[in-house]
Amino acid sequence: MRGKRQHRTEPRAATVARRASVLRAALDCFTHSGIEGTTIGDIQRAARCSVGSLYHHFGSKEGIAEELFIEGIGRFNRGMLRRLRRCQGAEESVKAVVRFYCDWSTRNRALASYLHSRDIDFSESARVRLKAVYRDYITQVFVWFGPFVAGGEMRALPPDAYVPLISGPIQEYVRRWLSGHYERPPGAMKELFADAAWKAVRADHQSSSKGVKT
Amino acid sequence: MRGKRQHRTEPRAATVARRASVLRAALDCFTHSGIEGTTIGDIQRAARCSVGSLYHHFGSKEGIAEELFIEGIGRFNRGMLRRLRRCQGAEESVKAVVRFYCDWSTRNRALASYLHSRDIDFSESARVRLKAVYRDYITQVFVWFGPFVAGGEMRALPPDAYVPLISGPIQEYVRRWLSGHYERPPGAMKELFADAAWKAVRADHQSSSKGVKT
DNA sequence: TGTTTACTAGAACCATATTCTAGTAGATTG
DNA sequence: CAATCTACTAGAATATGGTTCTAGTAAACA
Repeated sequence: MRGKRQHRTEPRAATVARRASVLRAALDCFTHSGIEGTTIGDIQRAARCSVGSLYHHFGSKEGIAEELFIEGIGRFNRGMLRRLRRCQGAEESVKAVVRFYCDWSTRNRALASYLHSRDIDFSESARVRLKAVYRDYITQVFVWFGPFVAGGEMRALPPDAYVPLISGPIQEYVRRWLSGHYERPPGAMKELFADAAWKAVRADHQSSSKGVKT
Repeated sequence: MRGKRQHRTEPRAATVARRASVLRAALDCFTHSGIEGTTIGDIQRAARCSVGSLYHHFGSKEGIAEELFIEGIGRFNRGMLRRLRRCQGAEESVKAVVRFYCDWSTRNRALASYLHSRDIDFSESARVRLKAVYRDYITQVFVWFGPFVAGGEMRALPPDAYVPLISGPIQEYVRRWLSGHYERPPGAMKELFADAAWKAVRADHQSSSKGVKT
């Protein structure tokens, strides 16, 4: 009775559950043995489903990996935007980006690690989807930050410079922490990187105009 | 009966040539079709050698990937240290790190792309080797920068903070450029990121020492 | 009720990573 | 020099595991 529109029909409850359970299982396996290291059989066993089911839903092993990746990015992006929209001024917003990155990666360690592990090596179609997801996200982010730049609170820079300047350092720290090079959890460095981020993009007017915030 | 040096013998010229040609071929293939996408046959054909030869030298496909990765990192590290040692003061050194990262990645685009693509997903032994390589490198780097911190030209920070602060942004920019998200080649942003890096780690000797804000 | 279709199952299939056996050629030794 | 040793090469044989195929089941719908 719901959308009887042409082919467009809601997926069954069982379907979304199965897809989710496969992705969960896949993440476990990938985390444990890497993508190449896990076999379809491993995922099958962990998700308690058949080969046919896997291929029906995802088409291939790479399809599973891509879906997991894209969905993970989506989750991260939505969380970031939610957090951002609760912020007040430019400084708070910039610092929130760093803090959220840090918190999210710590809370979703396995997924964060997976998202860091690759970016390349996907099919063309996945590449395209990913790019679209990123473009949507970055557009929203720029809508949020635009006024701060226009209002002179933040430096005016080439658009592509902001993300690297603000989240480059925390991202690099988290990456190294996740792959075991650094001991200290990123939470310990959060404020340091948040301050650095703000320092990198704030407009510096030598004639100090206080810096009052609400 | 024993050789002059037990097992330690110089590899033949033909051997090093063969290894090099395999790695070159593998990089081509990986760049073109990704690691999973290239078969042993592809590499074999590109390097004009037999399966046996491949397995004799590298043990497995993953062995080839690891070797390429580790050797690539080594090349980068040696280049960076060479560049660093031609610098004079703290500011020049910090900026040189950013500039070298940018230049090297642009000059060795395929290899840089490969080095960005993964870090995880290797065998335990490769992980260990990689860590050792990194530790040696970072030790040298700290030997170089130590005096600048001691001399008060650079901020004193937790050791693990320097790399992310200095090279995080350029690295992130290059990564996105390599995977096609950004159009402008990193050279265009080099000085911007170099300045930012210096701003992030220089000791600020102004009156900002009295907490300006909350 | 019957029909349709989203989904599941697992055996069969096949591409390909890896192993195995049999070498060759350049160095080393007597 | 001959004998031998060892690093290296070759390609057929094997094993693993990703993918396809056929035959279903059960929920939605008429």
